[in-house]
Parts: sequence; structure tokens; C-alpha cells
Amino acid sequence: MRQSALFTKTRKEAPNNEVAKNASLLIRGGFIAKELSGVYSFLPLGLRVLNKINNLIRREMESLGALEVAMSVLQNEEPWRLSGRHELAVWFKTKLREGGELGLGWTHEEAITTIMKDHLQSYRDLPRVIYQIQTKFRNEERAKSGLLRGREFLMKDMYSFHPDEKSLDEFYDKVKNAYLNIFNAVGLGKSTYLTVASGGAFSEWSHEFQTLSETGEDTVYLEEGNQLAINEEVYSEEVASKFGLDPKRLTTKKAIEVGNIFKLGSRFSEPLGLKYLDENSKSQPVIMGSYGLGPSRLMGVIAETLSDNKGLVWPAIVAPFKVHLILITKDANSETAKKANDFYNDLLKWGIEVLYDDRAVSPGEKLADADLLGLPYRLVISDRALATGGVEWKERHASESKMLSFDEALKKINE
RNA sequence: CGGAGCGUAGUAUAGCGGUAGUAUGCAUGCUUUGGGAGCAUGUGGCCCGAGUUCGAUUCUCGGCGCUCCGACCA
Repeated sequence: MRQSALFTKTRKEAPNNEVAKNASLLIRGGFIAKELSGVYSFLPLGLRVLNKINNLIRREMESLGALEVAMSVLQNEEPWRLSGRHELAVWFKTKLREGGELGLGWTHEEAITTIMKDHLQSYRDLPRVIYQIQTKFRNEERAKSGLLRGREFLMKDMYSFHPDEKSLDEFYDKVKNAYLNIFNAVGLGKSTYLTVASGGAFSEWSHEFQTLSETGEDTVYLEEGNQLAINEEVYSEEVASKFGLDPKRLTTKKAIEVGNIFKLGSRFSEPLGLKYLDENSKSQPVIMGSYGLGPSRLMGVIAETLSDNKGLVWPAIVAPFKVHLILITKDANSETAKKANDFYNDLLKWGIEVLYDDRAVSPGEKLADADLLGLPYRLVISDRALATGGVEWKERHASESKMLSFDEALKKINE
């Protein structure tokens, strides 16, 4: 994409209505726009990042055998009455003209359980795994920290249906690994801990995925070198020992929750009547699990924790473009400009995602923007670079650049 | 929901009981091209409502909105 065609503009100054680093940088770079507190629009660059994250998540979920659906955002209140959750304050509710109440989906256990009543009758129909990636609405008492805690946000929610606890347990462990694959892929593997947390009303324990960050709302107990942690909410020396950790060696750190998985058991299948017949023609409640992961929050965590003082630093796998090609020349018809145009077309031919800064602005502005936008590879084509027979190559996280021939650059991009 | 702070050009900010300044952006012209370039000329603003006052962007009250701390958080 030619940068001259990109309508979003970058800004030098941090917005005065954001303190959070993630929101500040993403707004400065034109990735997102603020609509309300905790409510953001995604602009072209931001949407590209979000879609990359979504597709990464999709690949992992599909590998678990999950099938994607799109459930409705408007929800019937009736199943929520059956599950006893219709009074919860996080629910944005509204009324039909006729007077009936309905709500905006903030989670979908009730909805998917109701749907599955039409599709699960026999043990032969189990297990099943269903997920969606969808905008969720939660009437938070306090939105905060940019994309980290919003009232409207993107969520991948997955639900699994099993004949018994054993089947659920096996699947649950697979999901743990799939989640860890995702956090590893986006460069948060080392700072993300599988964390024992409260199972709430459903079971004794659940697991969270906590990424270390001073902006985090949670506190976890952990030991360096061990990727299992305990959330402060459930921590005691006894609990630590139970999970194989030595209380004496644990320290506390602030962390932000990037995922949460639950064993629901029959918490929803019983009240909503989701049952199946086993091999002995005996009616049994379906055993369920639910698995959340927020792509927009993950984008915020990446922006928050992997950036530096010049701007964003996207991991290649989620970067909106892989290459930032920058032309520096005084004359749009110069030999240098022709070379840059040709190279841009070569990159497109190779199927490389490239943002080409062909704008008629000063070199300083282009370079500062490149740092702010944070694409992994920066390639500068200028009179100076051409004089040495090639392009200047710099990786966003590196401090030094080096000169490469056009062929060498192409090769390196494809590595 | 309790507490604190804030709301002035597109953005970031200064200031005042007598209708507002700076930087940046944007527009035009000339110059300029490796770290947000220079000069000149323009463009553009006091969140909403009520009250006090001769006069309110400024003071008071209410509303709306934003940020932070706490509470809350499937």
C-alpha cells in the first residue's frame, strides 16, 4: 500500500485524554480512534493488526477441531433467567418496542447452550467444539487503560461440549497448549504465565493467562523460570504447594489477563436442559467448558509491552505490513524515485506486504513516522543508499542499519 | 459506585469578570530534502444549560464528557 493513499495521519503529541501507553501510541499512529471511554474504532492499520491476531487465533482453534460460528449480539433474556444471570450489572440491556427486554451479548454460554439443544441428542454427537470472534459489550463500572479494559471489545469465545469430565479434562489441556502457542507467536511467550485462578461458581479452579505488565490489574505469585503462577485472589501457601510451587521462592508481579479458560461442568447444561442419551439410553447432562481470549486486548498488551520510546514495535506475525519501504529524494521524477517504485512493484509481485512511503514530506518526518508505526523491516531508498548500490536495511528493534543490495534485501525479507 | 483532577483552534497548551495568546497542523508562495526543515501570508477555538453580573470562556449550580485512585471484574 502506498502511504500517500493512507488517510490516517500521525501526530507528534500524545493525546491529552489518554494516559495508557497502548492507547496513546495507537492513537498517535492512527491505528485506532477513540469514540468514548473504553470504546474505540479500528482504522486501516489497526484493523490489519486485529485481523492478523484473529487469523492467528483461528488457526489454533481450528487445529483443536473447533468450528467457527457467529452468534447474535442481541440476546433473548429468557435463557439468562434460567441460568440465574439475568440480573448481572455488566449487561447492557434495552427494550423491544413491544416491551420485552433483551441484552447485548457480553458472553454466550446461555446462547450457545440453547442452540446446541437442537443439535446434541446422543453421546455420538459428542464431543463438539464451537467458537466465534465477535464484538462484546460489557457495562464496566470503570473502563480504563485504553484497549486493556473496554466497554466494547473483540473477544474470541469458545465452548466445548463433552459426555463426561474426562473428555473435558483432556480437551482443556489441549486448549492450554493452543493458548500458549498463540502468546508465543506474538512474542509474549516469556512474559505470559499460565495462572491458577478461581473457578467462580463453576468449579474450584480456572486458568488465566497473565502477561507481566506494570499496568496490569492483577497480581500473581510466580517463580522465575516456571511458567505456572498463582493469582493473588486464590493464593495461599497451601495452594502453592498443591500446584507444585515452593511458597518460599515465589515473588509477586503485576500482570494483565489475556485469556481465561473454565471448566463449566453442568453449570449451564442443567438449568437450560442440554442433555444427551448415553450408550445405555440414560439421560445425562452435557459437560461444558468455555475459553476466552480478547484479540483487541491482546493488541493493546502487545502495544503496551513491546513498544519503546519512539513508538510501536510490532512482532512480524501481527504487524500491519511486514516492510516499510521509504523513499528519500528531492525530486519525484528522479532516478532514485524510479528505483523505489520499481522495488515496490517487485515486492508486491513477491506477495510481500509492504507500506511504501511515497509521500512528499521531509526525510525526518518519514523516519519518525516509521519508528512510530513500528513495522518490522525498514528499507530506505535514497541517493545515498543507491550510491552504495542498494538499500538501507534496518529492523525496528535494532539500533543499527546496514546496506544491502536489492537482491539481498529481497532474500532477507523472505527469510 | 466512592474519592481526586480536568474540559480553551484538527492536535498540544497559556490566560483572563470586559470575546483569547503560543506551538504544531492545515492553505498559498518561495526556498529546502537523511531524524518531525526555513521564511512570509493566511485559516481556525473557550463542552452544554441555568444562575449571579451592566457584561461570564473566567464565578456558582446542574448536566454531559475525559483521566487517575479505590471498589467491582465469567
